[in-house]
Amino acid sequence: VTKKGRIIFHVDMNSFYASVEAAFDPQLRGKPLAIAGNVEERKGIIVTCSYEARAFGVKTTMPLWEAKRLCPDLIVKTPNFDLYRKASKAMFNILRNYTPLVEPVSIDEGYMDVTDWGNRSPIELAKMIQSEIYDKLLLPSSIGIAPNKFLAKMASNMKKPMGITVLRKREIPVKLWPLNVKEMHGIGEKTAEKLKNMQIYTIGDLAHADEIQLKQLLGINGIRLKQRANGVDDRPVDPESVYDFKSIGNSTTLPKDTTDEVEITNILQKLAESVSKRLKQKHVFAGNIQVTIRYYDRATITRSKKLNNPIREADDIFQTALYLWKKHWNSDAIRLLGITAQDLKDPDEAYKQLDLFSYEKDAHQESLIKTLEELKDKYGKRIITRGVHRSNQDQEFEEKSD
DNA sequence: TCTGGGGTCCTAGGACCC
DNA sequence: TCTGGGGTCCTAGGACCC
Repeated sequence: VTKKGRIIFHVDMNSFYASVEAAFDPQLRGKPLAIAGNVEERKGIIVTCSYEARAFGVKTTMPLWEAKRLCPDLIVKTPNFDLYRKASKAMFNILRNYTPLVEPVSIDEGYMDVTDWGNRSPIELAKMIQSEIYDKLLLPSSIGIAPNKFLAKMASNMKKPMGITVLRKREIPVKLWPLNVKEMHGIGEKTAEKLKNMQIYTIGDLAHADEIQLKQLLGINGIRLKQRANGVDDRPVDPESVYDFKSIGNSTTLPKDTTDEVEITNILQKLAESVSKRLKQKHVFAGNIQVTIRYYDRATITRSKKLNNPIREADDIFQTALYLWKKHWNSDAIRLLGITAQDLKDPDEAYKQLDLFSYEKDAHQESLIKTLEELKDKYGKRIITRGVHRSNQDQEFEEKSD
C-alpha cells in the first residue's frame, strides 16, 4: 500500500494588525505604521508594524521609544482588537469557501488540507486564495505549500509579503537545511543556545544529530525536532481544534509598580469580571484558578488552586484569586497581575461534579444549577457536551488572539 | 528609556494510593 | 524494626509561539 501524500497550505497574514488598519484607512497606506500599547501605561511596545516601518529596523516587541528613534515619522496606533477579529473571521471564511479542512492557529494564520481539492495545481489554487483575500479585504498574505504542517509553516515564512512558496520533500536539503536552527518553528533562544553547545548550528546539523544526545539535552522534544528537521510531521489538519481551548486568562501590567492593597484588590476584581464574562461567552466553567504575580524586578510566580466545585461567576473567581494573592504575595511591589481559568469544564461536567461532591447546596451551587438550567432551556441538547457543541457549524468562535 | 497579553505543551517533585 | 514499585493527582515553573 502506498501512502498517499498530502497537500497542506499554511496561510500567514503579513503584518496583520498594521495591514488591517491600512485597509480601513487609506491615509495609512504606504507609510511606516506601528501598532503599540499606551506609553503612559508602560505598555509601549511594538506589537506589529508595516513593512515600511520594518525598513527602518522597527521590530515586534521593541520599546516604542526605540522604534521612534529609528523612525521619527513612525505613525503609531493602539490596537483595535475588535476590528482585527472581524478581519480575521472574514479571512477564514474565504479559506473555508475552498475546503472545510481549515485549522486556525492564531488570529492571523491557519492551515488548510487541500489534498482532495479537485484537479487544479496547488500553486494555482494558492494564487486564487491569496488574490481573493487581497481583492476582497485588501490584506496581504503568504502561503506555504508542502506535504505537512511543519514544512508548510517553514515555507510560508520564506517569502513575504505576498509570497507563495512550495517546499517539497526532496527540496529539504537545499531549502531547509542551510537555515540556522533559530529559524525553525519550535526552537527559541534557549534551545538554540543548548544546540549550539552540541555544535548544532543549522537545521541540517539537527537533522543528522545523535538522538541519544538530543534526548538527553531536550527530552522528548529533541526527538520531535529532529524528525521535523527531516521533514517528518504526521499531525493532521484539525478544523475542530479551535473549540478545544484549555484556558482563559486576562492579565495587566500596572501603570506603576504598587503595594497598595486596595488598588491590587480592585484590579483582581476587574480581571475576575473579564475572565467570568469570557467563560460565560464560551459556556464553560473553571475547575482551577491561577493567579500570576510579576514583581517590580520581573520575577514572576504563578499560584493555582483546584476547585471541587467548578465556578464561573465573577465573585467566585475574585474570591479565589484574592485568597491566592493573600496567601502568596511577598509584599514586594507588583508590576503585573493576572487571573487564568484552567481545567475548563462543560456545564454538564460541572453539574455532575456538584452532584458528587456536595451534600448541601450553598448560594454558589444554587447559582450554578440555575445557570445550567437556563443554558439547557436556551440551547437544548446542543449545549450538553463540548463534542456536540464543537460540531455545531454555526457556532461563533473567537479566534485565538495574537 | 527597556521588555504586552493571549495562549499551548512539557517537566518534575511531592502526596497519596495500592 | 526501617522499607519496593507503579500509577495518578496537584502544583509550579519553563520554553515557546503569535
